[in-house]
Amino acid sequence: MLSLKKYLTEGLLQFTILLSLIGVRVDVDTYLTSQLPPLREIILGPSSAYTQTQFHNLRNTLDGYGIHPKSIDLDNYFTARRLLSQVRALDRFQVPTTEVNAWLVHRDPEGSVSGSQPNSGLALESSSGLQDVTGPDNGVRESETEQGFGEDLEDLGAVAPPVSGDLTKEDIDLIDILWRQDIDLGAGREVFDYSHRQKEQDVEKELRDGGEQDTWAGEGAEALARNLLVDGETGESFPAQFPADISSITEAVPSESEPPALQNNLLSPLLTGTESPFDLEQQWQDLMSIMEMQAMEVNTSASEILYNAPPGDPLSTNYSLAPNTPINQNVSLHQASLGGCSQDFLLFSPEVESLPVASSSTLLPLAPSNSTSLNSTFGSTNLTGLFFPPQLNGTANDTAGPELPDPLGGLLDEAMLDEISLMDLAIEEGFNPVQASQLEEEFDSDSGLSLDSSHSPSSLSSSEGSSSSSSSSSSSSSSASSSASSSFSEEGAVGYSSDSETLDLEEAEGAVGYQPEYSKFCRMSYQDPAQLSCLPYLEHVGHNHTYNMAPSALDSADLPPPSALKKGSKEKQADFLDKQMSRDEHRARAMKIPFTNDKIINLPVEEFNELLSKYQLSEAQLSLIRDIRRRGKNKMAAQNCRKRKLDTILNLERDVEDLQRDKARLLREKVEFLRSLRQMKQKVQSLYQEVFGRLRDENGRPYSPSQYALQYAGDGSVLLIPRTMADQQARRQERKPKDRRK
DNA sequence: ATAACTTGTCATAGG
DNA sequence: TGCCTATGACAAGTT
Repeated sequence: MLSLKKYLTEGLLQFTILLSLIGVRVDVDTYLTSQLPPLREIILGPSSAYTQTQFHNLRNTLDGYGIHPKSIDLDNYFTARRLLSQVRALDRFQVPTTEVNAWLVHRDPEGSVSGSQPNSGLALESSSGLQDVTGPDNGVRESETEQGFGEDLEDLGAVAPPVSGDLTKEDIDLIDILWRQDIDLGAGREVFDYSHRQKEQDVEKELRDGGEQDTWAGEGAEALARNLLVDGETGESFPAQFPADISSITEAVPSESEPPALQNNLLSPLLTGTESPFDLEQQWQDLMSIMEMQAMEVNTSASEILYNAPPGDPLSTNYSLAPNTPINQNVSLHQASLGGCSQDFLLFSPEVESLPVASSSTLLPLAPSNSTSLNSTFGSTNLTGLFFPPQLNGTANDTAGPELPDPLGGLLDEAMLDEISLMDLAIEEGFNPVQASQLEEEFDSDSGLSLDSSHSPSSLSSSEGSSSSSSSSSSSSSSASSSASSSFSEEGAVGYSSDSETLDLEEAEGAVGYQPEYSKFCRMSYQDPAQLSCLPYLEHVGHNHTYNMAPSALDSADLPPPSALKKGSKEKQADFLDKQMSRDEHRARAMKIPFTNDKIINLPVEEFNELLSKYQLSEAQLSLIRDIRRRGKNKMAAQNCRKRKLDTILNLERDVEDLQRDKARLLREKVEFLRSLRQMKQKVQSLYQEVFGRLRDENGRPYSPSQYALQYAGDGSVLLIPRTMADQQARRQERKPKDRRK
């Protein structure tokens, strides 16, 4: 009894370890109290113990490379080591450690790894996986595995079945014993049932995949939302709230800009769109570029906060309070331009230094070295309007003073709003092609044929419908007829003797699917009567009048009796042909029409009439022949019509995909342009401030930004003019585009 | 049993 | 005018 107990205890320990390795959570606290911290870690550890990698770490440790300083209990250490060596010594119960690693390494979000992967092919991955995890970034790994705790558990469980398949009778008995002892293994008996587990596995994997994607989308959207809604000035987050002067915003940006409220809806497409696997990379790039832009804005906004911190810098504060800096994106944008000043200035400082600084006149002609480029870029514009000139000295009223419209700002505002709306589109269009491609795949896979040679996703040449259809017809006709003829020749050689061949032929026919004119060419060639001559079998059909019998008899000839199988191949062929014959062919045979339906249908009118004149045919026969011809032609016409329709749809689908690709590309380009435009604006602004700040009047005092402004002249020179003049000119320029619109 | 899909056929319009 | 083709609509068969 004692020995049995010892056996059971040790067996229990072994089995527990094994279960833990397999991935079954085992509650051994009651059995292993105060024992084996490492083992306990293996079994119950938060996460890492369930990864084979951690097991290797442990094993390495136990193998003498080092003992954890905290577990200096040698007794426990040797016990654990003994147990582990016992585990390793279990030949028939070899835990495929390589598999465990492979699961960890290959844990791809698609869940494409099946639970029944063979053991053999995974050795390489295992080593790499080990290196991976034993690398310096163990902490990250651990957190990863911690996240995927349950998944790993399940994955390990998925690996287990091959092991459990190797269970010997003793092992199974042990399992039964354990079960009878009502030991809480933390797992149902199903864990030993491979098929059951695999079913669970599949379901859970699907769930998990969906969940992971949702999580990702949620996090991404959350991050985006944070970026979007962080106030650049205060750092507050104010979801779905906008500056109070929102009406002025919409007035200031009336054209194609989206209403600010759209911002709320901005994120929803992200959530839905990312679920689709289509062109994930491209979509991801789009998303990343957009997120990158937003991150930039937030960063620059943050730097702007610092920049604005000194109260003696009314320049920027005034700037940030400009009334037509619309929604928060725009605020951050403007601020960002200020924040980047210092850096940009370094690039431009030589030029600024070289600027002649006049000091004695109110009208100061300046000739910056890059004035031409600036001029060409922005035209003859009022620089004051560009930058809402600062009101220096802190005496100026922040809100007082007429603010001039910001030509670049307007462009930028509009562009930024566009960009926001385009983000929507980018995500959205990342979704539609998914459906399209999925549809395409379905077409390809379900039909089991290459319906259209140009249909394959790889060949994107969107040829014209007619040409593509014709080319596809020719290509598929050749392939179909070749395969069919091969099967026929086979049949001729071996003889038609089994149902399997019938099935083969039917499958071949089904495989041609959308082009039955090819599959059933034995009854009717497709617009090419010459094909008939290539198929002696057809001639045989056409002229073998010994098969003429009543249609009812033909129809009733279903499965031949067993004795019939032993009859000659001719009769079997006849039966097969009867099944394959169309109604019109049956009718023709019944009416003893002396030529094939193919000839009736496909011969040109002249030859057809000639053919009719050769035979003495009754009125009924002639009528039937004309009907057959009409129906046959119409049948082909209908098939062509359907095929054409399908081609049209597919071509349209392809066109839509192409357009969506183009659209996404243009969107990316636009984002790039916006980015460079913003950088240019920053540089111009820094230049403006630098130049303006260096100007001195006749008394050597700086000019007040509230009273003076720099302005471009038409000839490329820059003038210092009183602000009132600048305002008037700005208003004039503001009216011009409105007049044009009228 | 039923829905969805395929295929053949008819009627009709237009070249 | 007759022939041919295209196509919508319908029905029967098939999946």
